[in-house]
Amino acid sequence: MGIDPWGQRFDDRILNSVVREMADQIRYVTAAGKTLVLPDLDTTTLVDGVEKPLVDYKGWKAEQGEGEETGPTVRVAGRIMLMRPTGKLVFLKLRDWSGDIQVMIGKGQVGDDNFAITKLLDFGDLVGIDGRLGRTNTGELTVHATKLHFLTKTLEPPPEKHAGLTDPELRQRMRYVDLTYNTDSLDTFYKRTKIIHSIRTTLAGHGFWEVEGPTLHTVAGGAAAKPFNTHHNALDMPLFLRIALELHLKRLLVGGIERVYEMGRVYRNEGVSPKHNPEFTMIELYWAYANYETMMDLTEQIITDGLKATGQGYQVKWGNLDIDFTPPFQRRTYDELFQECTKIDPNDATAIAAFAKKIGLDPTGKHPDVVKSEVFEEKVEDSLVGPIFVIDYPSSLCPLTKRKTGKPEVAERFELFIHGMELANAYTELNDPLLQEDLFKTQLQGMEEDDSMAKMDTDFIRALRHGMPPAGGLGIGIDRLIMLLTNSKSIRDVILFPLLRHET
RNA sequence: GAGAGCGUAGCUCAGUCGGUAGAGCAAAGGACUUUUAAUCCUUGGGUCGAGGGUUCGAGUCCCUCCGCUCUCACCA
Repeated sequence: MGIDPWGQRFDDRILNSVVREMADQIRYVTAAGKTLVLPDLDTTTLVDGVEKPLVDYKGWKAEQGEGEETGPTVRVAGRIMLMRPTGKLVFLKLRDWSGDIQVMIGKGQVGDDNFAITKLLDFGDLVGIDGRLGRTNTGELTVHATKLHFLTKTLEPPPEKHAGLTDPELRQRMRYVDLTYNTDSLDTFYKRTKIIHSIRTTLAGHGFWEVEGPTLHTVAGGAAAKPFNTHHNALDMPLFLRIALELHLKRLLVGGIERVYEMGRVYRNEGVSPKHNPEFTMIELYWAYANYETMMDLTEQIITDGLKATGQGYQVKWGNLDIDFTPPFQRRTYDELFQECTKIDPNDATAIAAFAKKIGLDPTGKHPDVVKSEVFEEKVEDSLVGPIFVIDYPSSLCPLTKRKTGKPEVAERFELFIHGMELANAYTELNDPLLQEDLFKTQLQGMEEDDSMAKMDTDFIRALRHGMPPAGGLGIGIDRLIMLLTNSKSIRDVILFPLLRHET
């Protein structure tokens, strides 16, 4: 017996348990000393490419009757998902990324030498099949093999063939197995690429440029979050992994790239939860001479285009919740919602502080807007079913946002909420360098530096001093958007390789 | 960070009142030319998460630790 401690995938038929990778071929040696040299398959037809032309073969099926094998010649390649050997006849269920198809291998049909290959087959192996399309006695579409090509051996045993791999940790740790054996998982990630492609198409339609900013920052600005620290040896320089894309994209606005975006990874050294992964994908986009109203329209377009790209209508299921994405989404001001949910005058700081105490928050030494914000998060956010744009935030909470004309205490900012989850955040961008510098300097009382977006970035201020056009800016949490559009309950279900502890 | 649940064969899971470690799938040998999670016969496979304790005896009871999942709290 072989050396594999788990599945005994090897036996003496594969001499010395050797699976040798050669330049562009893999060689297996049989017990009879026969060497099977396995060339790469030049072309293959995808399984759905075999199924689709069936429309044209309706007549063919009717005329031929069951058990006939004179359909079109096809070549397919894929992984063995099921295998049912019945003596001199072997049925395989073969899977490629487009679907599953049955293969029938008859000893008489492929010849003794070729049939010997079936003795080497295991679940999970990759094989290529030449054959004719036909139907079995039970009417199942089947490739009746005329030739087998043994392409790749799998050395690890597959998961249980009916239940599959269900342990959430193992599914994330061995995503390659999850993708192979859980078709829902493959489908979710296929939808992810479609949504991301759709976003790029939508923005290209508005003339946006896609750019790449630095991920190593000297100042981790643009958001309120704890950064990962790192260090550049040659320059002996401390660096942070970026927590947002904002400040470099705005520099590009100054430079005259008037519609610009980056979709990329940001890193936040914070907790892990079904809605949080330490690295996640964000898109931030900036549109010169636009404002936050423009950004609301664009947000709706990005989402509805994403729905279309995944073949969905406006009504979407998310777990046992329903989401109605029919645009336009509700637009309500921060103060309106505050008053509605708390029955307190949003301008009465004393009453708000008293209410904060009543619900167990400590307003001591905090700026009134911070207290108001804490009450808002506690009492309002969770009740937002949405999709709803919450607009016009207290400006002291928004150091990067333009103030409303004639109403400096209100910032032109919105956040998009769906079932209590924050999905997007957008501003009419602050382009006043003097005010920006001032806001970077003054930390809000009661806020730790990591909790504040206000971090001095002198080069960014210098950029603003060169003149940034008025602009609308938008950030969307891509992973969360994908959760909503793929009915995934955890961010880990839409990130291929979420952060995991060391394997023990 | 707090609470609840879980951890047994490669995978999916049973394991009663504390009394010899179980099943299905997978693997190995055999039979079978129309199977559908094929079927039938045979065989091998275990640090019961780790450590300690109680007991004549612990997968089972107790303690500590590790890991995972869910819920709640916080960053998006």
